[in-house]
Amino acid sequence: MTIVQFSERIGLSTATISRAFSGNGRISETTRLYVREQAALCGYRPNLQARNMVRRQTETIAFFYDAPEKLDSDYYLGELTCGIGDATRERGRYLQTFTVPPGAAKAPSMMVDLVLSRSIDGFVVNLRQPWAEELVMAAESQAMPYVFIDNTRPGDDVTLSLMEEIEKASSQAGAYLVKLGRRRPAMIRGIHDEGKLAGFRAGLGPHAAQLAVHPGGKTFEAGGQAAIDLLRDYPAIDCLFCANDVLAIGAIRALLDAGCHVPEDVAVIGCDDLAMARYSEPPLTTLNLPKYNIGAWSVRKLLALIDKEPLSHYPDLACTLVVRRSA
Amino acid sequence: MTIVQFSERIGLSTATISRAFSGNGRISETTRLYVREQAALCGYRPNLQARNMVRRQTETIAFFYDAPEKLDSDYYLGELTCGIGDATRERGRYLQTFTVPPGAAKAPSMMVDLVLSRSIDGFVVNLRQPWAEELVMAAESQAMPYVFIDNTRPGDDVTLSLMEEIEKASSQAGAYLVKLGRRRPAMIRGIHDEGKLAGFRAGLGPHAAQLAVHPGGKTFEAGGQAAIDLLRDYPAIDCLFCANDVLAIGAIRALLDAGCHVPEDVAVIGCDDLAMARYSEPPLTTLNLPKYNIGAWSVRKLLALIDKEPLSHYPDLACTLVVRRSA
DNA sequence: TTTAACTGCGTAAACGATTACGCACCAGGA
DNA sequence: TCCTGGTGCGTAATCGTTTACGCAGTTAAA
Repeated sequence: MTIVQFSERIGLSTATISRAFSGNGRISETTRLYVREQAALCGYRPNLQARNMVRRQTETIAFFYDAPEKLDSDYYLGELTCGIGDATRERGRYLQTFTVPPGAAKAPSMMVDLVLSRSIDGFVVNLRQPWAEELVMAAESQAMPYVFIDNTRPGDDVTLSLMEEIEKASSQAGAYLVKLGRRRPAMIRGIHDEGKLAGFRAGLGPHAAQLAVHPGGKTFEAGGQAAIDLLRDYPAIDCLFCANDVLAIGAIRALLDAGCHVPEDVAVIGCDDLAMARYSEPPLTTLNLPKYNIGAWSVRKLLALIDKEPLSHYPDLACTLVVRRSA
Repeated sequence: MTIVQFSERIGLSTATISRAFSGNGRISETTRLYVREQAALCGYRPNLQARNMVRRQTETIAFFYDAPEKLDSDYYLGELTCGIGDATRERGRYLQTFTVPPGAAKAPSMMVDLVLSRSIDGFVVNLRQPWAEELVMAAESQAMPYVFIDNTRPGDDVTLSLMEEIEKASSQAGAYLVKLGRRRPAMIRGIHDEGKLAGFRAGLGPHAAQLAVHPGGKTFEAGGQAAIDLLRDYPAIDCLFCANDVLAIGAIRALLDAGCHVPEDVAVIGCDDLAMARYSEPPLTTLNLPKYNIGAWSVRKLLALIDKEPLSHYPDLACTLVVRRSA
């Protein structure tokens, strides 16, 4: 049933019907109610495609992110996408999700088409990576808003950042380990984790000089391997800060297998506070990141840009150290 | 730049340009190449909205699922959505995702609008739940294809089912425990897990008579609570089959806390084979479910329906028992 | 040479909504 | 009575494509 058919059926013009649904233009309350009632009866609904086309907006936003390299390793994303999905739905928008294949240097052209043809009103990108620059150019050319979730640079108009928060929390982690009497610190880094490193160093204070840093990743295996390497190169380490929980749990396993007690011989602190952190053995002391809120606020920030309104509240993104048994 | 502007600029009709991009209609190879080259030069791209509107299709599919009740408990979904995202991208389609709030009885009206206004070409639903029936009706009214991922009913045109596979694997789990000499079996059920129960019973053979069944859910907490209840009501149990890994890991923790050794006192088998199953303590013996493939095949099945083509291969969805240390 | 079939392209009518503009009507003040 | 301003609604143009149809030109067979 199109608007023309429906208009003929109830004897009103298409303009009136359109007005009854869109809320724009002048229409009497009685007619509006009548139209909506009849529409419910006849089963008429405005076609979103047609509406989008003339309005030049789609009520749809997109979320772009790297597909996890190892299938089931990126638990972080689960909670993040929950926040994104909920916030989007709550505000009455639709959500497209699009992943770029692991290791891709350029954004898939479908992604670019999406913004170039204005099939979305804006987008959120998980980390500011090389492939995203192409999207930024496309977005600028269309005057399309976008926001990045990123922890390595300070927050601004287009980036929702936890840099400060993470740095602060990482510093707490360092200070906590020092307070515990640990003097030989090590760290397994992730990819975008300059802030964690800097904060951790700061928290360690003078003991930062002893810090052994090893590159990691996002998989249990990477964590395990890094722990083994560290143990070999720096046998004296007595505590370990990992850039994420998956890394930490992988490391703990490797440590235990190597006959190293956790936390007696080496205390381990993770970052993220995934649900499984409570159920690792020993339960993981870690930095709680507000993953759900990060997702939710990123879309709120985007929608504020789209609707040209200010953010109603300031994002609540505090990160805290939660102490369990691994440190 | 619209098709009209572009057509004037290069001195050809809009029809020709359209044909150069769509591949439909008669056009000489030379002109086609010329048009595309000029388009690249001028930066012209067909507007997807307008194209969708007249074509009555959107190259977009949707994935509908329950948002996890406890935020970070539903790890299963991560890998599933990876499979869905990859398969969608590989076939050149766009993906909308939409969650229904936990516990909702009816589908959000935005969801229904999406299918009623044909903003998508088809959709995949994660489990056949009450709220999905409304979508089915809407889809039927639009002759829109859809597929359910569901383990409780046999596979058919619209449902990708693991029922048989899961039943078989669950039966292996039962048989394996019996072979281990366990005689007092217990099970923590999930929500949609009739098949697991039936299969497990079958595998237990005569010992199924002793089976104690307790309802669970999808959270660590639910698993822990169920284990405590079981231990109280049936102190003699010596093995435990859990409907998913999260439940199992929660149960193991509770068992250990209650002074019960795993697997010596009670052997535990999970289901899903999440990455963390390898890193629980003890590492979890579990049923490996091809989560990624389930996702990928559900969209392949949907696209086959949309494109009215047969499935190229038969889905590979075998479930296997992977033995680690918890049983 | 005539005819038929085919090829390549253009004209114009869709697709299903929104909205600028204009018209008719009514109320209130001069 | 006339004018002004506001209200409610309809007409028709518009958004950016696709595609049915038609026309001119070419080729091949009769």
